Amino acid sequence: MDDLETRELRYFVAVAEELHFGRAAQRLGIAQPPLSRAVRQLERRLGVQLLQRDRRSVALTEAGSVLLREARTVLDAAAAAARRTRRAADPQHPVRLVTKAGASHELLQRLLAASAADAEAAPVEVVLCEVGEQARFLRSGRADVALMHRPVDDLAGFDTEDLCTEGQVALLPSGHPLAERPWLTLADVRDVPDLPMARWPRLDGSYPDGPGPEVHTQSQLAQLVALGKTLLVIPASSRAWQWPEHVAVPVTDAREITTVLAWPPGRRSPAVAALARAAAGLRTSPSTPAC
Amino acid sequence: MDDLETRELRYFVAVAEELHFGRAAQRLGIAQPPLSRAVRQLERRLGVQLLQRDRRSVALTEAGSVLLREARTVLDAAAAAARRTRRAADPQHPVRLVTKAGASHELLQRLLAASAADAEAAPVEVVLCEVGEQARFLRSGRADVALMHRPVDDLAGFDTEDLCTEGQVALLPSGHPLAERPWLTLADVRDVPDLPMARWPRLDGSYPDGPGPEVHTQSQLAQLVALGKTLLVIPASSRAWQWPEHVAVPVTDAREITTVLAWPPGRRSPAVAALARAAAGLRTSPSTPAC
DNA sequence: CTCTCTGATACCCCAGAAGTATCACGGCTT
DNA sequence: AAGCCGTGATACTTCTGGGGTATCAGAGAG
Repeated sequence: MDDLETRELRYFVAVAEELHFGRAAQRLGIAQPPLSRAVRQLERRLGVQLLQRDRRSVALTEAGSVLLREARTVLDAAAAAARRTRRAADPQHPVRLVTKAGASHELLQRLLAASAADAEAAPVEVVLCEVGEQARFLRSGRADVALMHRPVDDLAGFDTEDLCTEGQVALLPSGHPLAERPWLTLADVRDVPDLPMARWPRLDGSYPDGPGPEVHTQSQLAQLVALGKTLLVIPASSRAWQWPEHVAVPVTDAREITTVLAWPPGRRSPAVAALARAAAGLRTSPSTPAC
Repeated sequence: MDDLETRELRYFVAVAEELHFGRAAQRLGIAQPPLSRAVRQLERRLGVQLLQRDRRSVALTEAGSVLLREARTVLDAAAAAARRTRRAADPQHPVRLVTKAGASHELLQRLLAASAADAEAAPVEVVLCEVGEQARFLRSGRADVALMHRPVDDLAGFDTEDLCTEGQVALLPSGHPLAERPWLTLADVRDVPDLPMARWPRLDGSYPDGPGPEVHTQSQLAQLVALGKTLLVIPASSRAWQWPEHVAVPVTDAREITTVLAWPPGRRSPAVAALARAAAGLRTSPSTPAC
C-alpha cells in the first residue's frame, strides 16, 4: 500500500515546479487528466495534501515542499543507479570527474598528469559544469568525483580530500581606478557604485534584488567585467576567466578557498581511491603549490 | 525508456539478497514467473547483465552488486520521502532521535533536558536501534537525527556536531583475573584465551571466522560477558550494559570515542537545528563532561 | 535413469495508466 | 450582466503491461 513509484514522484515534481497542471503535463509528454489523477492519488496514498488548488492557481503546501525536496533526491538516486550500473558493466569504465569550467585549471592538469602516471589508476574523463552544479552531478551519477571549493560549495553529504588552499583576487576591468591598486580589501570592492556585484539566480530560479546585472553563466560574467559593468571576487587560480581586458588584484582579507576532491559517501570505488591517492601525492609534492 | 521504477528495484533487491527467485518471490508476495520477467526486463532496459544464472544457482555480477547498493539507497530515499512528507503534515511533528540502546545514556538525558528547557525546540521522540543501524534510520526517514560515535560508526554522508569525547573500558566477568587490574591495554585484552572477542555479523549477514561466540544484539553480548564467555571494549559511558556480574576496567590505549549528533545533509530542519543548538550548549555548559 | 529443484516460457486475465470529451467554476472583458 | 477564457476535475473508453497458472527444460543427486 505504501511505496512511492518514481513515476508518481516525477509527475509530482513536474507539477510542483511548474505550479500548473497543463504545462507540467506538456513537459511530461502526457495529457492533463492522468496527471491530475496521479497527483490526487499520491495525496490520497500519503494521506497528505500536497498542493493548494485554488481554482485559479496551484501552490505547494508545507508537506508538498518537503516532498518536492525528497522526491528530487529519490529521482537523482534512481538516475544514479541506472548510470552507475551501466558504467560498472563497461569493461574499462573511466572515472568521471566533474568541475566548474575554468576553476583550478592548473591543479586539474597536475591531477590528471599524476593520475595518468599511476599505472593502477583508471583513465579520467573530465566533465565541465556550471557553478554549483557539481553536487547534482555526483548525486545523479553523471560523475564519480568532483573538484569543489570550500567554503563556496556546499560539501554536505560528500566525502572529501583537501587539495590546496589559495587566496582570492578581484577581477576588474582594466582602466578602472581600483585596478591600479597593489591590493584591495573586501570593503574596497563592496558597494563600488559603478561596478555593482552581479546577481546569480537562487535555487528556485529567481534573482535577488540589487543594482548588479543578472547573470547565470561564467562567460556572461567574464564579458560583463570586460565591459566595465561589474567586478567579481574569485580564487586566484581561476585564470581561465581572465580576459585581456581584465586585471586581477589580490583581496587580502577575503576568505581562503580550499580546493577539494569530493565523492558520494560510500562510493569510494577503487578508481576514485586511486584518484584520491594521486591527489594526496600532489599535496606533498615538491613542486609549487599552484592551485 | 530509461527511469527505473521502485517496484523493479524492490524486486531486484529481493532476488539479489536471496539469490533465489522462488524465495524472493515468496518474500515479495508474488509468483515466481512475473519476478523472473521483471528482472529480465530490468536487465534488458539497462542493457546490462545483473545476475549470472547458472541453471542451478544465481550469483550477482559486478554490475549487479553496484545496482544492489544503488537500489538500496533509492528505496531508502523513497521510504524517507513518504515518511518525512507524512510527518511534515502532522501539526506538532516531534523530532525523532535515534540512538543505540544503552549508549551515551547520561548525555542523552542531558540533551533531552536541555531541549525540553528550550521553549522554541520541538518535543523529542527517542527511537532505539541496534548497533550500527542509526545511519539506515536516518536515510530511510525513520529518524531525523541520531546520536552516533566516532570512529566506530560510519559518519560518511551526514552532517555532524561533536558532543563529547571519552575513553573506553573493558567489560569483564567479575572474578576473572583481568578484572582485578586497575587498568588494561589493548594488548592485554586481545587474544585472551578464555575470553575470545565476540563476532558480529557483517553487512551481508555472514560472520567472520574466529574463536569467539556469534552475536547480533547487545543484550546477547551482555549476557555472554556475565557468563564469562567473552569480553568487550566499549565507551566508558555505556553504563546500561553493565550487569552486577560485570566489571569495567579502563583501557588506557584504546581510541577515544566521540559522541556526535548527526543528521542527513541539507535536512537541517528548524527542529533539528534547535536540537543541535541545545547540544552545542551542553558542550560548553559548566556541568561535568559526563558522556 | 529417474526424481527433484529451479528458472524460463506460454498463455490468459484484469488492474490501472493514459487518452478524449466534457464539465464546473472563477475571473476578466465588454 | 453576459459571455468568454483559463484551469483543474470527472466520465468514459482503450489498451498496455503486470500478475497468475500451467508447463517446460536442464542440471544434479540418488
